[in-house]
Amino acid sequence: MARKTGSHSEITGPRIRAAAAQLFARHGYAAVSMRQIAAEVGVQAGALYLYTPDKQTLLFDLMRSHLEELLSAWAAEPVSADPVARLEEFCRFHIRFHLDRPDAVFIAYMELRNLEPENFAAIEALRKTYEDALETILKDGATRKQFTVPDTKLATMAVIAMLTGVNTWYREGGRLSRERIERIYWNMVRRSVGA
Amino acid sequence: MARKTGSHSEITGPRIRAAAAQLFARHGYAAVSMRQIAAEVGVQAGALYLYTPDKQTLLFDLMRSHLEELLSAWAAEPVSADPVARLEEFCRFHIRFHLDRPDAVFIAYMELRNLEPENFAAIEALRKTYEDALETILKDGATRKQFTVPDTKLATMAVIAMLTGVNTWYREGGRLSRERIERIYWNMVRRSVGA
DNA sequence: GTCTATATGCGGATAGAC
DNA sequence: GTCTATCCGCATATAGAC
Repeated sequence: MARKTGSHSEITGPRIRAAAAQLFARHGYAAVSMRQIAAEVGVQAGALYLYTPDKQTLLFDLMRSHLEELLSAWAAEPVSADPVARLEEFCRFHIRFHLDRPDAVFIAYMELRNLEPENFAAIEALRKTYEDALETILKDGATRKQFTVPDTKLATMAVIAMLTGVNTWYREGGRLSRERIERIYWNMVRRSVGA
Repeated sequence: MARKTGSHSEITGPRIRAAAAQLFARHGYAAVSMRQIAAEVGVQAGALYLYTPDKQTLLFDLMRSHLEELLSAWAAEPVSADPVARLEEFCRFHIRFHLDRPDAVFIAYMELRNLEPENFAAIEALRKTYEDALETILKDGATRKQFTVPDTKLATMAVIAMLTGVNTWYREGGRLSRERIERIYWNMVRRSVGA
């Protein structure tokens, strides 16, 4: 298919998103300029506006697609009926998914302040949907007397904070394999909810 | 003691730090201008430079004093010999101290990226000192067979992440009292390390 | 689809008056 | 100790050539 010289719409869009994700994660949204993103991609700043209406939308789209991917990946996981097995699936899935996308996780977590109110509400709704997935597991286990959790909401927040915390210290090729990390964290979570 | 009109050095310094802390926590260091901080205090932007050499030092001083206060407050806590009691002290202290200073905690956590390398190293050293305090407790308990922790470093990071996570959802006057929150979290931590 | 050029405004920081 | 005025650079975003 014939195409004019210098025409790369199918590839430039994703490259802009990738460059923005990397730079936002490394230096923070507010500290990164459109010029820096453009330089990383190898185009001029003005060209970015063919792919995003503004910088804010670029951030929002990164966060939204990350959370939507998170939700659909979790929906695609196998489903155990037993709450203990289900909780193990959640823990291992969460660690695995988050370690694979450190930049996106960092942004979705640190840049909430820089979202305009409407965008913030949309992102928070997606995050809440994910938290609800865990809370449902904990409630189910509590009902069946397999977990001991005096407050499922608190336990949900505690478990997610613990698991997401892996991203703050994990380094590729470090002392521990992912499988070992998953196992250790799963054991801590399991005991913390009294399973 | 006589003093010239418009001279308020003893009060303006702390007010600048307070305004900066609030604004940095709310909008992020990079998104806040010196003019905004000055406006919040009620002075002109140039006057800030009587109290700080530059914006970076203002951020660094906020983070350093927060962590130094954290370390000295922990050093001033009573010391139990039993690792289980000691761990409970740590958990309750951590939650209490952090809930009392949400802005400082947020900044110390989110603005690491915006520190120049030298400043970053200094802050990381302080943070590591605090983490070591917890790790020492866990090692001690593991040695005495009171805890079951396959990896004390991992357990340290997991516990701190879980406890610090309280700051992300706690709101003054919310559903649960601090005492209840402390108790629930302490119980989760206790079980997570097999005590 | 990308570039160059530019409009317009805000950023950190400093000089010198009071 | 604070203010006003200003230097100078970089920010986002747009217009129009190629």
